[in-house]
Amino acid sequence: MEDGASDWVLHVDLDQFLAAVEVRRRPELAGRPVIVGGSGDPTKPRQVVATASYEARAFGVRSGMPLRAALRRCPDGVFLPADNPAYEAASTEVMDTLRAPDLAVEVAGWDEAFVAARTPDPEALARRLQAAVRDATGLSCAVGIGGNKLQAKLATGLAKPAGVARLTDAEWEAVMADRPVDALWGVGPRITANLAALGVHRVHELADATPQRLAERFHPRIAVWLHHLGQGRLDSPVDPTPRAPRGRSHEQTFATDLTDRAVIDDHLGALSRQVADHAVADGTAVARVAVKVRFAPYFTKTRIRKLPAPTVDPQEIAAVARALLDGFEPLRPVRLLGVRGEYPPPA
DNA sequence: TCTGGGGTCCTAGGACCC
DNA sequence: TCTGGGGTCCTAGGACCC
Repeated sequence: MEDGASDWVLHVDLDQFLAAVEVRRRPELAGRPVIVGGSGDPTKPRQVVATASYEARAFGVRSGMPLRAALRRCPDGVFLPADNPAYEAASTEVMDTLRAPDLAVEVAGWDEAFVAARTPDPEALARRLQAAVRDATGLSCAVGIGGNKLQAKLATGLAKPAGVARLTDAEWEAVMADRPVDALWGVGPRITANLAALGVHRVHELADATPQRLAERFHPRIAVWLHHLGQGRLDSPVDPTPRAPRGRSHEQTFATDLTDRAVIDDHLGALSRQVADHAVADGTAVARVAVKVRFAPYFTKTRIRKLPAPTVDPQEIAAVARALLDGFEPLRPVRLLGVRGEYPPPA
């Protein structure tokens, strides 16, 4: 380009988002270890940490940790229940702030977004976005800069908290080569285990593995994707198209397992009502109903059924949910129940 | 440390029709 | 006639992410 501008992807990631929203509305919590998750009562079992503030992380509290473990590590922590509507509203504030005529913004979750931009100085743009978010919402974020979404996303990890970092083809090898493969976005425990079986543990080993070799353990398409991932390549473009939800689910883990079918049916009724309400709020209807059951000790099954016609009637959704549950007879003790409503595919 | 809740996307296999 | 091939719909579940 004559003007020296190039195409960049920026990844904006809000710092300790849930905890930050809680501190914003209760400033007296600033500087204290704040732990968000579950009902907010850390003495109850079967609940985990959703987000911990940096002060709480200093005590070893991590996302996904049981609340009881967090309480042991951080007895003076402030434990708060998750307030999803508040986080959703705060997220909308942030995303609206990021959107500008010359930027394509893809919302990637409550607390993160990808931004595509053509600019000669992506660091300056990153600082500008950070300032805009801070001025408009009081929240701080880290920004990663890359040549694609993968690079930008991983750069954010280097930028936290509140910083800016760049990871492009030029830096990829120096930064990523020796890191374990699960540092890559999209590589979880199963893929890591399958790669280990091929003797591939580090990113540079993945980059050097041919798709043919990877196809010994993976679907050919996955093999190609992994091969590219190791080299820092990802084709997926930033897509600013607003995404309509595919469905809504509600689930609940019980402090003690349920065995009484009548009690189970009551819970399915309540979950079905929430799903129906959500469909109405989304301006659509439920076309398929899924039931998720986690049996004791920890074994999960899902069943789904298409309805004769889409509905928002909670009774009808509940009736199908109960019928689906019948398919699991004889019923073992139930640890979790979930109901999901899937919306009709876009026309 | 006994393991939440809410999502997305993808694949495989059976049923069914021509 | 016991056997084929293609296409589509539907369900189960894998895998990952925040």
